[in-house]
Amino acid sequence: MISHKIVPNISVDCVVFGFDFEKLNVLLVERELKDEKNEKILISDHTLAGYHIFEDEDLDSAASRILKGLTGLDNIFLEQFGAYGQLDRVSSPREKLWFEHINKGFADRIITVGYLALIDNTKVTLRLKDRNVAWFPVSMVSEMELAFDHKFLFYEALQALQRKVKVEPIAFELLPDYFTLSQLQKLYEALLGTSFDKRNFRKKVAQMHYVIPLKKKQQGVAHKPAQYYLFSREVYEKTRKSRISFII
Amino acid sequence: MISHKIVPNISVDCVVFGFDFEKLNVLLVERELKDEKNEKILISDHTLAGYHIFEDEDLDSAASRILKGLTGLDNIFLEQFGAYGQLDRVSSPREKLWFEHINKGFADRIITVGYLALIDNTKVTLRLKDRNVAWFPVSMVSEMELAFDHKFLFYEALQALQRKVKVEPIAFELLPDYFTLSQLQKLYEALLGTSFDKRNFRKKVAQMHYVIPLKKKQQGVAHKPAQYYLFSREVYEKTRKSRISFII
DNA sequence: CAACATTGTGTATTAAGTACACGAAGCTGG
DNA sequence: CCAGCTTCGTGTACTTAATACACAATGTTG
Repeated sequence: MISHKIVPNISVDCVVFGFDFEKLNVLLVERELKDEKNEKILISDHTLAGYHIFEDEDLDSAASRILKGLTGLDNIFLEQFGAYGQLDRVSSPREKLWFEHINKGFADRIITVGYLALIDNTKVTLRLKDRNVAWFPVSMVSEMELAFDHKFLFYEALQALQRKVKVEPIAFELLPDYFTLSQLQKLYEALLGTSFDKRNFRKKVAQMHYVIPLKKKQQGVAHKPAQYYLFSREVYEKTRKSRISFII
Repeated sequence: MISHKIVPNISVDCVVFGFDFEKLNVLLVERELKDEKNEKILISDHTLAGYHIFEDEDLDSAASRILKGLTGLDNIFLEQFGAYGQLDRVSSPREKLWFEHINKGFADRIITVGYLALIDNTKVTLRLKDRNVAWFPVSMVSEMELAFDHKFLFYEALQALQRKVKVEPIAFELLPDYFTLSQLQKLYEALLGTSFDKRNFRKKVAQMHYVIPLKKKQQGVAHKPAQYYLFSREVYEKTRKSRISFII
C-alpha cells in the first residue's frame, strides 16, 4: 500500500445504517484510551467511521475507502448529507483529554463532510482486526457517549435518511436482493418510526411497478411462506413520475 | 474591521437565485485579468460568489458574510447543497493561467462547500463598489464561461433547488412579502420549467392554508387588479402533514 | 365607450389515500 | 395425523386529491 499524505483539516465521517429485519442499526467504532503501559483503559467511547482525506483522493473516494476498510465491501450506497465546520468541535473537557493524548498535531479547524451509507446487512461481516466495530440499534444512540460532534452528525444523517426515504427508493439498499413485503414494511416502519396498515401498504407497493414479485417463496419458516420480491432500478428509472406536491 | 486569517484549502461558494416575476436569475461576479500596467483586460469570465473561510468562523457564517458583502442583506435564505473536493478543480489550461497570476499561494487541494441562496429581488440593490456583480438569467448560464468548476456547482444548486421546491415552501423566499397568485404560478413555472393550468394551480394553493389572501389589491396595472397573498411560516409549521409517498 | 389585458372561477372524471377483518398456508408438537 | 400456532395475502366503501377544460368580470387606455 502506498503511503498517502493526509489533508490535516478535512475529514469524512460515515454514518452507516443497517437493517436486521427487526430494527435499524448504525455502525460505530469503539475508541479506547489506555495508560502508558497499555494496560488500563482510561476512557472509552464510540465514534462514527471516519478519517482524514488523502491529498490525492476526492471526498467520495475517501468515504468509499473508509467503508471498504470496515466492511470489505465496494459499491456501498453513499451520499453526502452535509459539511460541518463548527469551531467547538474538540473543545469539550472530555475531548480535550483525548486531544492531548491522541490527536496531537491535528489542526483545530477541521471541516467534516458527512456521508450517509446504507448497507445490506446480509452481505457484510465486519472486519474486527484492530478496531472494534459493531452494530448498535439506532434507538440506543441517544444514551451512548459519542466522540466529537458525532452524536449530532448521527442525528443529521438520520434526518436526511428519513427525508430521502420518502422521496427516493433508497430503502432497498438496506435489504437483500430478494425480500418479502413484510420485511419491506418493517423496514419502512423502522425508518420512519410509524406503522402502516398491511393492506394499504401492499396496495401502495403494487403501484410501484419496480417492486417485482418473483416465483420464489420463503422456505423453512414455521408459517405460511411469503413470496419474494425484487427491486428493479431500471424499471424505477423508466417509470418515475414527478408529482409537484409541495406538501400542505 | 479585524483582519482574519483565512483557511487556505476550504472555500464557500454561493449560488444566489433571484426572480424578477418573469424568469429565474443567478448572481455572478465578473472576474478580469489585466496586464501589468492594469490597462488591457487579458481574459474575463464569471464566478459564483465565493471566498475562503476565516479561521474563526464556521461555514454558515462564511456564506452569510459573503452574501452580506454582495447584497447588503442579512437573513438571506441559505442552505448547503454539497461539498466538493475534486482534484482537477484548477487543472484546465484556462484556470492555470488565472492561477499563475492571481491565486499564488493557494493550496491546490481545495474543498468547496456549496450554498444555495434565495433572494427577494425587490429587497436588494447590488453593491458594485469594487466588484462587478450582476444578475444573469439561469437559461443563459449554459452559454457562459464560468471559472473553476462553477458551472458544475451552479447546476448542482439548480437541481437541489428544483428538488427542494417540490417538498418545502422555500419558493416564497424568492417573492416579496406580498405577491399575487399569478406571480407565484410564474415562479413555480420558472423554477421547474413547466407550465400549469391556472385553475388547478389555484385549487392547489387553496389547500395550502399558509398562503393567505390579503385585503390589498394591485394598483396601477392596466387590467383587472389581482389580489395579494402572504406566506405564513407559522401556519405552515402548524399544518404541515407528512405524507409517505415514495413516488411511483 | 370600445378594445385590451389579465383576473378569477366550476364541473366532471380519474387516481390515490384511508379505515377496517378474516380465511389460507405451512410448520410444530402432542 | 390433527389441533393449534404464526404469518401471509386479500377486498370494499369512503374520502380526498389530481387532471382536463372555457368564459365572464374588472379595471385601464386611447
